Amino acid sequence: MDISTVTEKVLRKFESRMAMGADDRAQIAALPFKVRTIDASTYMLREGQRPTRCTFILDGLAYRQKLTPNGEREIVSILMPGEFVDLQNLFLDESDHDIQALTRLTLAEVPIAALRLFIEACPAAGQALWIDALVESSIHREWLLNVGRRNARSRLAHLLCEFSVRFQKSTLADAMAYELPMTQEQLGDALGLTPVHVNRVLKSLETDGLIARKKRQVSVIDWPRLRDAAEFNERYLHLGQIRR
Amino acid sequence: MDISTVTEKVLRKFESRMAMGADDRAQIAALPFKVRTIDASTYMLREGQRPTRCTFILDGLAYRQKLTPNGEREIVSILMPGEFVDLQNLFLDESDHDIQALTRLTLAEVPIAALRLFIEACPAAGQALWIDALVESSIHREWLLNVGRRNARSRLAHLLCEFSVRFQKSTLADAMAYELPMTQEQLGDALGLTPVHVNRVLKSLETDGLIARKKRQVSVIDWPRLRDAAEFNERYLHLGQIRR
DNA sequence: GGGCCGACAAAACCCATGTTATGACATTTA
DNA sequence: TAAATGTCATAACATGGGTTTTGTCGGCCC
Repeated sequence: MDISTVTEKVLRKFESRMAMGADDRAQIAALPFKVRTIDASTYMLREGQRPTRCTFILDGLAYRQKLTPNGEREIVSILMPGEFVDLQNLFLDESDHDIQALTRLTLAEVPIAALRLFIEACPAAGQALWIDALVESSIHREWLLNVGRRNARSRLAHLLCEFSVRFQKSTLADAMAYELPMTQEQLGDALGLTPVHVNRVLKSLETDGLIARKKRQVSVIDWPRLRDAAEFNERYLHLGQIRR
Repeated sequence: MDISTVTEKVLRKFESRMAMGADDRAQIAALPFKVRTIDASTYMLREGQRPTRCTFILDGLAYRQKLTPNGEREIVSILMPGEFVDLQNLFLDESDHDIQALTRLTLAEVPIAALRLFIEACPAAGQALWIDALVESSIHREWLLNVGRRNARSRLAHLLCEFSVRFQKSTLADAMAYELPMTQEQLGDALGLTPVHVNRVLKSLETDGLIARKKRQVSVIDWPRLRDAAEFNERYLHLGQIRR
């Protein structure tokens, strides 16, 4: 992927949150991004580490996870193309979680120092990043509600709805039939369930005609019923959030 | 509470995250805070609303909650004195959750527009707020791990450990014996448990000698064992996080 | 081709936590 | 003072989801 494509994708990211002036655009183009590809399940960052670069996802999926001392895992975020994965590390010294590639991943990396200078010189871009950080926090809150108060069926349905909407926004893919590159174990770890139970619930959603599956391809068959089962309301994604 | 006390508390907040220059201090003193007191369980903000003011807690506790359509509640944050409660609303147009007073509350309010101008004029303060927002996100992640992957006993122990540490930081109170002004129902809603089960677990923590209770006063009797039961590691609170 | 491995599937069993109910206090309100 | 209300406590019972196990299938390596 050449550098002008990278610039364009990053620019589109910022413009989705804030109108950018000509000067802002020039500064974005001047950011020293380096493109890199990594394999699925590579660690991008580990808890306790102090990172030096900030990463933007060009292609593929990643996730944040936290581990308990005895090795249980909770996946706390899924990260999609067009997102910065470590705004945390812009201002926090030490990572409080791991970041791992879910699929093969194409990344654009920029030194943290450069990004910090950039947002100081370019407040509109700074605000765009603020918005992104706040939206991720909002997603965390919705996931807390999901894991804390919904049963397994609603939880899983909710995750599928969220993926549908976010995939659509992120890659402009067909929202009603998408490749879900997560194992049932990973789904369980994102939902606070065991893989065995994820299997049961997936099957039940399928026999009830809400979704269809072929390998890991998930298709939404009956969006209204899936949305109802999930109690899904996309407000928490703040999709229309753009400042002028 | 007079205005110089307010300024001092707000200043202390910022200085806990970033060194402030003389100019920064002057600008903080010039912020048009208005002090207000509200009763316990008053709503400060409701989901879907568009707020116009930003609120700083001078005294008392508040919480963020989300509701499912059929009325189940998850408490997703506890807010303590010395914290800004709605950084979200600095850059997001529409609230994705409710904020409610847990106790009687003394607040200092400032118009959002004023705060936005302030952080533009005063980047050090802006960074301090960034740090706060990122730390709250980190707490959300730890709560996700807690609710998703720990059993009821660890979960509750974890919450008690977190309160102990945060109370200590926020009000300089004795961390080992604090007033916990939450009902068992509220505790359950923060942990994804029913009040009946919270009662069972509290009792068991007490009979095992980890904590003592007198009314809602909680005392930590055996911090090492409570911490172990909770798998508590304060890294996620980023307590030492201060930039220069 | 054969062996290995990861993911999915499904059955049997069980327990941590939910549900429902009821009583005892303490606090507030009339 | 009485009534109403909120909170805590505790018991009996129910169940959603966990645990364990065993099997199948497809992909990959030698």
